[in-house]
Amino acid sequence: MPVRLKDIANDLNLSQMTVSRVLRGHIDVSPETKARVLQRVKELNYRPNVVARSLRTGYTSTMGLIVPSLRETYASELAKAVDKTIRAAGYELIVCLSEDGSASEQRNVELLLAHQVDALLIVSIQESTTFFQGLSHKQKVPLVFINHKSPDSIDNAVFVGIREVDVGRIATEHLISIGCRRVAYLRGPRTYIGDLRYTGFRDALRDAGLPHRPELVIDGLGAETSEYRRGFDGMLRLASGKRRLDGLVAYTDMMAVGAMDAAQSKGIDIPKEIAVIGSGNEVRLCEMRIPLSSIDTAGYEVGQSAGRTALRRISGAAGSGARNVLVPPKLVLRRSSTR
Amino acid sequence: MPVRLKDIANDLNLSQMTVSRVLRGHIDVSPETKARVLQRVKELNYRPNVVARSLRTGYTSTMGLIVPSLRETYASELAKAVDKTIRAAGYELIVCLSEDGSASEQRNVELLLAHQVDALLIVSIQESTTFFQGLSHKQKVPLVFINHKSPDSIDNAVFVGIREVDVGRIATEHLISIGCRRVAYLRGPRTYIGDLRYTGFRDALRDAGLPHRPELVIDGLGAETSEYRRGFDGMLRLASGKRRLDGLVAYTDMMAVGAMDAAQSKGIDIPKEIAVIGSGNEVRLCEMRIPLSSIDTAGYEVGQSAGRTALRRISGAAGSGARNVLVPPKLVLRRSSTR
DNA sequence: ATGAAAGCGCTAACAT
DNA sequence: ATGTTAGCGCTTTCAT
Repeated sequence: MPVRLKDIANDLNLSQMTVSRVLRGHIDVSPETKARVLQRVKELNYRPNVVARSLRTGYTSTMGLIVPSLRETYASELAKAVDKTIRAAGYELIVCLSEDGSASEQRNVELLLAHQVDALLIVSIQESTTFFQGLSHKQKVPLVFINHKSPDSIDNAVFVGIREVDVGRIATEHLISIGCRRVAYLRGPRTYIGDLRYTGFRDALRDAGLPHRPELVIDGLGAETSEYRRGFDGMLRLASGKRRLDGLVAYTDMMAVGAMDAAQSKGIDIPKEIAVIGSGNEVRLCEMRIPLSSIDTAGYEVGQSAGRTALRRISGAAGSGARNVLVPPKLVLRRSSTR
Repeated sequence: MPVRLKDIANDLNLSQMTVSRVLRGHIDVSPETKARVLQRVKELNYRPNVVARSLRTGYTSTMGLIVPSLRETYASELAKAVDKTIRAAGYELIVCLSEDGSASEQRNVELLLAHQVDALLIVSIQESTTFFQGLSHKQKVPLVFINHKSPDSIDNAVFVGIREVDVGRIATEHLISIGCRRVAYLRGPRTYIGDLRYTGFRDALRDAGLPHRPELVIDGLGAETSEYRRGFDGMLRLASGKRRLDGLVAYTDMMAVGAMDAAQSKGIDIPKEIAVIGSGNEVRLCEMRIPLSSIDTAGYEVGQSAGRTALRRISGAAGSGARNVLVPPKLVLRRSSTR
């Protein structure tokens, strides 16, 4: 039987209200009673029942975060950042995984709403947004979409993400800036994000007045093999035949590592003959063998922004803050692209 | 304003009770009323307020999981497994991170208890267990300690973990079984777990009648460098001088990868001259370059057991099930130890 | 098969 | 500075 407010009040011949006031740091309490209460609280190891509090106040001081997975460094950094940010403001985070696809995501949304979370942050994998539009009818809970643009028609929704186009662009511009003229690209999956980054790659070439050479873009390496393998085989294909290249942008760090291994096996010098850059800045991978330059996709910063945005939405008036927050990716230089 | 039970009841000229009964699948309701209720529930998109329900019933259908971090594959597999397991039984999981050390862990415990979780699962980083002993006085919430033995004095606590000694033992026995006679060991940190695995290594040597050669145990490679670097340098030290070795057990996969790279740089053939095995079975790492044999530390299975144990403790009588569940590690063979 | 009343532990609003 | 009353949305208990 846990200790209740009433127990403390009875013990001290006070009303529940006085005890409640002490616990919430109200001013209107005499120092002596305050001290008495705090002591008894400590003695009995009292913990307020937040369920009861929530029912009464209508606020749970809890937010929900839904992510497809936590396996990737990116996702776990993001979750950590959201957690830290909102916790500093007295909120807690419930993390839900939607690994089993969009049905699982929808169930999690329902669940978190049933739990009366004060805000909902979602790294969505939904193709369509109709599900969320349906929600907004009755619910006024702030919705923060992460890395996946939110439907404009939902007026309590905001979007926080990274400037995906810049991921491809900055990587490519960097290679060009160190003298690369024939930059190859190991393309990722044909997703919304994958396509944006590829656009950035092409934009950078165009802006530098360089031609876009389709033969230097490796695509369709089956997702059935590992990323390492795809990077390895991609580089082999690039290095074979007569398609010369002097720079390589890889969609992920693991693909870049695979590509560098393949280059090494062919006796190609990195960075002298081919400069390489990945994305994700997964430190453990980037610090192996030839240290790998990479585009940091700023998981922590995105999480921080998302957390702050949610806090703002909860407290502030409806229109507080921007509806779209875009965090810039960061270039991290290491040996693989140093000349 | 969210829809309440009362709204549905009023709409249909029923009492709240009837509606409540329908929603909880009670039998004593006529098919017609049931249908009417369900339809209205759907129309209004009603979601039961679990906060109110919890306050009334005393159960939240929620468990808390505290982990130091989710960056490692192991931890995220574990969390996923716990989540899946308990969710199938109608429970939800609140994941808390204790990255900032044991103070942060303790805050999380308080927090989750304040949230009235029905069970608490902890991958603890506490040195001492006095904190938890203090808890058990008033709290009867089931406590499941993961990978860190629980104090016997806490009677609502159970322990679920992996047989750490066997991690070192199985790896070593495997190398011996393929003919290695001079097995080296890249030792991990001097922690509880690190020491248990080292014990397994020595046990295996002893049982096979092989001498324990201290010069083949690499230790004290500063944690200030990356794991890759430590593995790399460790192998260089082993390969230099006259300490011959024909097998290597590494504390982590990343150390093994570093060691294999160092071996390659010295022209040493793996697995022919030196067979290598890691631990953790981090697939992304194990499938790079020379595929790495590894001891799978069964994060998913441990999580599953932990979840099941928690469920059993919640429903069953106090004494249900074993107080200690030990999951065996699994040997995963790949090329690095195939002869 | 359905309903009325009471109460879970807490706090907002209004006394005193 | 402290106390009283009422009620958050639901379910348990006891009617009918």
